[in-house]
This record gives sequence, structure tokens and C-alpha cells, in this order.
Amino acid sequence: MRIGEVAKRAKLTVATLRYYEEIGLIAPPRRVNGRRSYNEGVFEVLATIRLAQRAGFTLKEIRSLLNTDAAGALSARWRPIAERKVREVKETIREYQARLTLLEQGLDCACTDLTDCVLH
Amino acid sequence: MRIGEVAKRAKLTVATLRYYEEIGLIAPPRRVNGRRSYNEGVFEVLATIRLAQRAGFTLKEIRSLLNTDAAGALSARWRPIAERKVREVKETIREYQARLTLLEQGLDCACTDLTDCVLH
DNA sequence: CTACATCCTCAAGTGGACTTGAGGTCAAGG
DNA sequence: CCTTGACCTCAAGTCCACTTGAGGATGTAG
Repeated sequence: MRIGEVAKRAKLTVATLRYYEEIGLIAPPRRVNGRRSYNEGVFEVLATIRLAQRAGFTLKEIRSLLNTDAAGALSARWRPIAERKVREVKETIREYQARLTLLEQGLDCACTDLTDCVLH
Repeated sequence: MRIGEVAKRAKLTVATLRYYEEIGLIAPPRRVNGRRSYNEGVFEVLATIRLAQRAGFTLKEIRSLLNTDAAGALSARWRPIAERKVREVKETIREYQARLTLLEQGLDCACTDLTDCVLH
């Protein structure tokens, strides 16, 4: 399969696919003419990348997760990272909830000058 | 007041203060020798910036809020931006909660290969 | 007088995930 | 034969909020 079709089916741009290759997430073989040749398996990997991204992993972390060879090594590597992520995400949610509170208070505030706002 | 003292009292770096000036958030007058001269009012403005940042505004948005001159113009400008922010923040919180769910399910999952994970 | 802190400007670097642009190759259809 | 579209590489640009670095000026204490 050529890059254009992969891009269309995976709903990514060809530039993104080449970028993923550049940073070591995928490694499609090349034809004699130098063009990339993908097989069906790539969609599985791309889905995994998307899943991991939605879970908050960076592409760098995802690469290290994908490149885990030994069985069991994955969960050994994944667990501490995921546990840290859970803490980070919880913290982020707290921050955003504080943000929401501030915004809603601000909307209730009748100040005409920000530096005069009751929130100070 | 010189920039160093402002930085110390506001707990910012001098570089940040100069940066805020560069992007139009503050505009301290200069002495004859070219050095910046701040007055007490700057702390009020810096506190406002910090408050607005915590509420999720970008520095660009904060600039447009700070540079509101006419009374009443502030709330006229602030309200729609803040309402949009509220929606964005709520959406972000939803995303992060989904992220948390994914992570926690992942921690419960015994897969040894990410592309094999039950989450797929 | 000299050392040192503090200040100044301007330019470039950081991170993350891409996107955009320039310049070139290759295969198929009309 | 020529155009068109898909492909290639490499370099640089984007956003945001700063930070870092180079290179130089100024003010003050000892």
C-alpha cells in the first residue's frame, strides 16, 4: 500500500505518516524506487498510537512502548509511566476545575476594570 | 523601582517582565539612562495577569483585556471570551476524564503487547 | 580604580506535534 | 510527448510562554 492510501484510511496526512517514521514510530519498507510500502498491520499500530495519545502519552513515550520487544517488558515499562500519568491527569483536572470556578465567578462579577475585580 | 526588585516581589524573572513588555502587557517608563522604572501599580497589573492566566486566558487575550479603555467595554469584551472559555474548559475536563478512564483501564489490563490490548 | 551586580538589546533556543515549502523524481493516461 | 498526480528529501516554520546567550553599558561599594 502506498502512503496516500494509508493516510486516507487512517485519516492522517502523508506528512504526519512520514513524521511518525522520522521519529521511529513506524518503519515501512521501501520499494526499489524508494517509495514506502505499507501493509495492513500499520493500521493496528496507528490505532495504538492514537489510543495512547488519547491516554495522554507523548509520542516519545509511545515509541518506547511500541519498541518493547520482550513479553512482559511492556507492562513493566508501561505501569510506572501510566501511574505517573494518572497522577498528572488528576492534577490537571483539578487545575481545570479551579479555572472553571474562576471563570464562573468572573462572569458573575460586575467589575468594569480587571484590576478592580473582586476576584483579586 | 528597578526591574530586579519588581521581579523579586512579583516572583517572576526579569526576563519575563521584559517579555511582558515586549508583547504589550506592561509599559514602564524609562529613566534617562534607558533603564525601566516601575511604580507600585505594576503589581496590580501583574496580579491581574496571573489571575487571568489561571482562568485560562492566553497572554494575547489578556493584552486585549488589559488595554480596554472605556468603562463597560471590559465586561462587553470579557463576557463572550469568558463564556467560550467556560465551554472549552468543560470540554477539556471531559477529555481528561476520558484519559483517566483509559489509563485506569490500561492499568487493569494484562496485555503484553500494546497492539493486542483489550482497549482496542 | 576596579570589581561586581545590575541593567540593556537583539537573536535564537525550548518542547511537542506537526505543517509547509522548495525542488526534484516517477509512472500512467490521453 | 506531455501533463498530472503521487511520491521523495531536507529544511524551516507554527504556536505559546518563556528562557538562554552573546555582547555591552552603567552604577555602586570597597
